[in-house]
Amino acid sequence: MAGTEKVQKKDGYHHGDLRAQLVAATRELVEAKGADHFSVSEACRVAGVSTAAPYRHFKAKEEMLVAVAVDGMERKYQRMVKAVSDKPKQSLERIHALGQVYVAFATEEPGVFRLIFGQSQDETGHEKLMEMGLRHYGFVESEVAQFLGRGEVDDDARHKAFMLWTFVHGLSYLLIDMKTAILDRDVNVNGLLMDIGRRVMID
Amino acid sequence: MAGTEKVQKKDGYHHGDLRAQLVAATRELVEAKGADHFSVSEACRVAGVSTAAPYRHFKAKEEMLVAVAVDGMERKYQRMVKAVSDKPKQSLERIHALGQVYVAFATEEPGVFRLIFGQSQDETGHEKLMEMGLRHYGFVESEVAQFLGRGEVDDDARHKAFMLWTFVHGLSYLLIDMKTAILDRDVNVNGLLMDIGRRVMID
DNA sequence: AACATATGTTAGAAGAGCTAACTTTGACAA
DNA sequence: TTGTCAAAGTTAGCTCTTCTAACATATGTT
Repeated sequence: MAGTEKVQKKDGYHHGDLRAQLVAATRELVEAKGADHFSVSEACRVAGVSTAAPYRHFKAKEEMLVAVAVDGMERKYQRMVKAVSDKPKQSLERIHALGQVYVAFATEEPGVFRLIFGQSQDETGHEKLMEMGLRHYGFVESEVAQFLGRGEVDDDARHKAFMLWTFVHGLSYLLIDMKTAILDRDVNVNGLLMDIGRRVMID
Repeated sequence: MAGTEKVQKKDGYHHGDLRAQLVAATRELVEAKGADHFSVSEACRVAGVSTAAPYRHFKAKEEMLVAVAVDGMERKYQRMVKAVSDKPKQSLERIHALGQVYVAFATEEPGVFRLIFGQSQDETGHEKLMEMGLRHYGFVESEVAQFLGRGEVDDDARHKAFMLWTFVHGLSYLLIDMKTAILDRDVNVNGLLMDIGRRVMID
């Protein structure tokens, strides 16, 4: 994945692909040092352009971060859809796979994960992010309803889906926030996911 | 609580209580605009001192934020201890009360809550924070063990305590991150806490 | 009263975000 | 082929930020 992309930097005055490369650089830097500590200047250094260049593509620093968040969310979503695709319908496996992807994404890309959910502090729009989030979650709700054998997403399905979300979200944050403290106790993430899936889905 | 404190600003050259006032100002600003967007300069303006003054009390900006986090964690801990104190031993009520305080703190002070758990990105020590966190969590573990009627904290108690933590942590984050999106569906936080408490604690 | 120490101040260096004005380049029409 | 325009770079510079160094003033001890 990373490393494969063309990092052709710059051949002439024009870049050809600056926006994409800035997003990539931003993601790498966010992952390396956290979203705070990220600076536009550094991304510019990485991409090999002047510090004014990004402003042809993004209104402000924050928009670069949102771009990374949106991209991450989309990748996460695709991964969840794919994870479910080869599992038998109405199986707990399916639900379990969703949780696995959620947590895996968080631990593999903690910086991006934090970005996706942390952007709501400033109320500045982020409509695209919100809309994607709802679509994302709607998918989970319908998976839960399907598992329960319901034709549509009813209140019970919503309730259970929300519990599951709550759980995997919390597990994700704990794993990345309390990294060292938790690694000591080596939590069995998969076992935990199974256990919770059962407790939530079966009354 | 807030508003009661003496904000005597400054009477002479020396301040008398600058450190505490800077921490208070930092907390207010973090709560108002989020930990990113917090600037030392602004805290100085609020406290009515020069921008160099904080560096007599804190090594760097981040230390001010850590101070707020430590303070918040302590308050949260005290609140949890107190919440449990008047509930009958071995009752689910006790467990429930712990979850309530956890979530209430997060929604009442989202900025501080994020700070407490978000500081682990930079590995710079924060040993005090970590140590407090462990003490904090140890308390929950022992409450769970007590509820289960165990003399000591065994693996099962640890497992259940961790599930509970995961859940309230996730719920807290969702409530503050997805504020608007979730308020629409008006989640019944207390009902949810009860439900989860039951599902986790009773096999 | 004298002095050391703690805790303030001012001035300024280094670097960030962002804008304005200028430059280069590629695309497309004449 | 050439002329013109818009897109996408650059440089210079403003303002704000963090943090340091050198200086100033209170405070408490002897």
